[in-house]
Amino acid sequence: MSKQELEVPGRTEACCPGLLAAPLDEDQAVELAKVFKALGDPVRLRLLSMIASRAGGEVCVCDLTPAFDLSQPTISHHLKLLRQAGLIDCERRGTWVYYWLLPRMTDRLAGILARPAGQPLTETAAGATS
Amino acid sequence: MSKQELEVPGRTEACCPGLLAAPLDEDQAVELAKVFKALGDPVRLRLLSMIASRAGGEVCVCDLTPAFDLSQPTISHHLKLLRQAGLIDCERRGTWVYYWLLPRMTDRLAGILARPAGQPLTETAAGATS
DNA sequence: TCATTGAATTGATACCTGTCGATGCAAGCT
DNA sequence: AGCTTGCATCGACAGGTATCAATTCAATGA
Repeated sequence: MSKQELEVPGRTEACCPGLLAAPLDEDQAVELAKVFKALGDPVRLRLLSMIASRAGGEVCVCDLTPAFDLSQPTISHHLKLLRQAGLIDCERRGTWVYYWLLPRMTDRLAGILARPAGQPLTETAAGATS
Repeated sequence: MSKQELEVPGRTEACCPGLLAAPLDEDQAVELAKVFKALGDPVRLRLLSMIASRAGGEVCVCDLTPAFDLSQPTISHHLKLLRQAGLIDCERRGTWVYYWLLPRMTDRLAGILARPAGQPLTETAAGATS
């Protein structure tokens, strides 16, 4: 089950001086948007957070599902989207399925959003008003 | 126009040990999801990237619109969503409207996605198999 | 005052997405 | 084998979203 036959946003290495340094081209934008879209839901954010902050590094689905007021198929659906985004992976062990974080992807996003060192934007129009 | 009468995900300071350190509570998740959702579209990612990477710190809408095969109202709509997410702000100067990045929000996201220092996840099940 | 230009808003429409109940499938147990 | 439990998939449906043409609004200029 940890084999992802679905789309994986790969190309993790080749990437990018960061969103904030140079304009993204179309393909990069499409690929990145898939990952951010996966993070664009409160349930998925909480799922990811529960998985990532887990001491042992992995969580059983049976521990995730009861934490929400949602049906089991809905949770399963959200986990699938996180998996397709390359943010988590899973494995079946006996009756249970365990999920864990793929820190490579969160690292990549953090890097993309980080400011390229000294960039003294002052949070207002950058001095062109005068 | 730089007054945002719309929802701003505020509470920028108080926040968070990061997604990966402790489970997010419902409210934090809802708030964060709005921002990530705004990033979950290729057009908006490219817009943000074009704005953020601009030398002078700001871009005229008239420079953004022709860069896409989309109508002017559509670009305007995407810019509005980025603004509501707290990622950019704008100001009208004469006939034109200029947009710039609010680095506070991207900084915050980068911090939230960053790994809390030494967390030796090995990108596979964290050693619970033995 | 009226026309022009840049940008936002409105209304309509096709598509995508989150959710559920029902079902299917895999693994363990009797 | 047959039953039970845990999780994924399917089909359906309501609400959300991206897009456009048409319109409106703001600022400038004739």
